[in-house]
Amino acid sequence: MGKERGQERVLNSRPTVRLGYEFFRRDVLEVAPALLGKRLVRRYDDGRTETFLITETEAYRGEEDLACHASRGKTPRTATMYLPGGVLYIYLIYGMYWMMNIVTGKEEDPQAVLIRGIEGFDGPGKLTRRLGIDKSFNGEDLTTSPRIWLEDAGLTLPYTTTPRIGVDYAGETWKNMPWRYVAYLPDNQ
DNA sequence: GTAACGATCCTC
DNA sequence: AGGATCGTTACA
Repeated sequence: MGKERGQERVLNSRPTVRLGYEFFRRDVLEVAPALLGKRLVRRYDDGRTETFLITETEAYRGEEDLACHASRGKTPRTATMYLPGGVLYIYLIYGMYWMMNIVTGKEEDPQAVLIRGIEGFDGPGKLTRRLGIDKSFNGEDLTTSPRIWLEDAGLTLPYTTTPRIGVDYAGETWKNMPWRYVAYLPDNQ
């Protein structure tokens, strides 16, 4: 059994260490930048597997954060954000686009990281369409799911921060928080 | 029940 | 600059 796993590792010529709960159950302001350069793995029903490096993230932090959906408390939609870190929070925006977020922190502390960009697919709505992510992934556990997970790629990418996109409604304080993280990628992508 | 509103994207 | 498009939320 251990032998088989070792052989698979050689064939894939890359390590296959899935990120566990300890990675996700930290403050969102630690996890959001740490996600840059991590490998997002998507395994489809037909067995095909694709991987992409995460290139852009955005942090949403608790009920006090007026840009965070949880600022209006726990509702049927936001309940997922109150789960312990390590699951996906998926919601529909503008009636057309699924947003993929990774829940972080401890149970009952609503935090999440919006995945805004992966290699070759900038834009949170475009990448979920590319990956076939929809409502059925809401609450999906990244540490056990057979169809989506994260791996450490052994990379630490440099990055810059900016205010978050599209949250002008949140008021001066919260709309200006520099909680968007954009990685600088090597030239040859 | 009813209405207003998006953590977006594409086309004009 | 404006429209697509519909689930979620707040309020009557």
